[in-house]
Amino acid sequence: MTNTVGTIRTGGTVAVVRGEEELVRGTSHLFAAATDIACAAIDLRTWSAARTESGIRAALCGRDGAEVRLRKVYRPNVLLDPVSAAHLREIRDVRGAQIRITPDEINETILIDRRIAILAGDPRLGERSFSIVTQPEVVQGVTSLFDAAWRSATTVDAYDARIAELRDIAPQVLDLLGRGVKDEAAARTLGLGVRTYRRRVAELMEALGASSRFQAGVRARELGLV
Amino acid sequence: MTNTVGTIRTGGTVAVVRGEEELVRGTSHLFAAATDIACAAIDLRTWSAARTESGIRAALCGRDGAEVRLRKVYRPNVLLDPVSAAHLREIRDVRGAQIRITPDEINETILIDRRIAILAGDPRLGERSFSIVTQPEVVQGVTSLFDAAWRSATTVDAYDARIAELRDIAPQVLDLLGRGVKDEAAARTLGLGVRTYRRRVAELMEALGASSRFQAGVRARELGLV
DNA sequence: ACGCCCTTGGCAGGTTGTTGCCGATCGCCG
DNA sequence: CGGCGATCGGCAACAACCTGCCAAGGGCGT
Repeated sequence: MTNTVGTIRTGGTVAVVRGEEELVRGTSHLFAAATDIACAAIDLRTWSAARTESGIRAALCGRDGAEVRLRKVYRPNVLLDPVSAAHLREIRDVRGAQIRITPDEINETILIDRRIAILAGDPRLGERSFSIVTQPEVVQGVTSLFDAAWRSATTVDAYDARIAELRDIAPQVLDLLGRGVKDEAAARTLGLGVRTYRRRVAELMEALGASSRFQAGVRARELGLV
Repeated sequence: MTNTVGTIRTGGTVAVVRGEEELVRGTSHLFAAATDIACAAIDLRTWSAARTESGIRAALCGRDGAEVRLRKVYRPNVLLDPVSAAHLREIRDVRGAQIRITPDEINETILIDRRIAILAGDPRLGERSFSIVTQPEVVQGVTSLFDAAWRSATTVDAYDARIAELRDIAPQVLDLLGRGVKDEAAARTLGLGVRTYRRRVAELMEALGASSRFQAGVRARELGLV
């Protein structure tokens, strides 16, 4: 990894840090000065460490007032977890953040003032590596990709409305799936038609970004929904 | 729960504790004096707290020498995790514990000298409740059930041999499943026939005690195999 | 070489899951 | 009341998954 970065590096414009605490320590000053932050994330875990850090907290959430433009793109699954959904609403209402939802596979990405990009690598040894990029060409490219994703994403309100009723029965569906109950029996248990039960499962899988039930099981467990 | 226990209780022969630390604190003296311990467990997590506690550690693992009869029944999944498998071999070789594997659904159970039974309840709020039973009739019943499970279980060596080759490719299969790859493509990726790939998946599911792929996904994630 | 045992993978037939389609039903609003 | 939109659930076609069967090979001991 470091090697690859080494070959790409063209004058110290790419830095790599390991682990979230290190990232927070190294970038809090960047957030503190930012007026435009764009952020793509698959869940709310990434910044759990950051959020407890008061310095970056203010920056991430809108420093002192309003002049910070905050855009966040999440995967649908954040709306399945009541706690996450509530947190989303909070940062939207209190901080004025714009929040959208995308069904696309997105990497964890942060853009600061369209001048600095932070990309998350794969989690290794429990800690993820983060690449902090300042090279204009790269940041430009990442920014345009983010903007595209942003445009194609739907607002959280629209999405929230679509899965409002899903959230109610999701726990029961997940429980049945997790116990290996067949669709036939599960539908009867819930007093639904098999077709409707499968509809729920499909919606659930879409929300989890899963293309197979195995994958859905993994994701559900990752999110602590089972 | 407490209510139910209250109605069953017939003179203080059933005690309920919440959480593993409390259990360890309340029962270490029982283990210390035991000469016959039988234990059914689905993984090695339950006694992670206990194992760090020196008092109960000696008791669980054979106190000072040999006069303790130690029987343990596990689910097949312990053999999928190299670390767990190694630990199993260790307590077998060093402590002389008899270890068997059963494909049946078993509840976490501990029997001490055929006079005390400890049954694990369902995990709630992150902590499990444990019922400590001394009433002879109940302990007798639990003991006979355990003995039956013990007899029908296979020795760890026999089982280990059966899934030796499975363990080698399990990580790859789990990875492919976890990425939602279809059987067709997954088989090609591994250079296997579809039939053989599905055989692997079936063995994996059996080892995980799962009857559906969703359930397998959940279990695999629980065990940190994905 | 021969027989033996095991693994492999194609085939076939079954079950389970996935999805589009469409009529039935219900609540809502003009 | 009639229209409208949304959801529901049966049906059907299809895809994916599961499994018994069996022939084809690959070691391995004799």
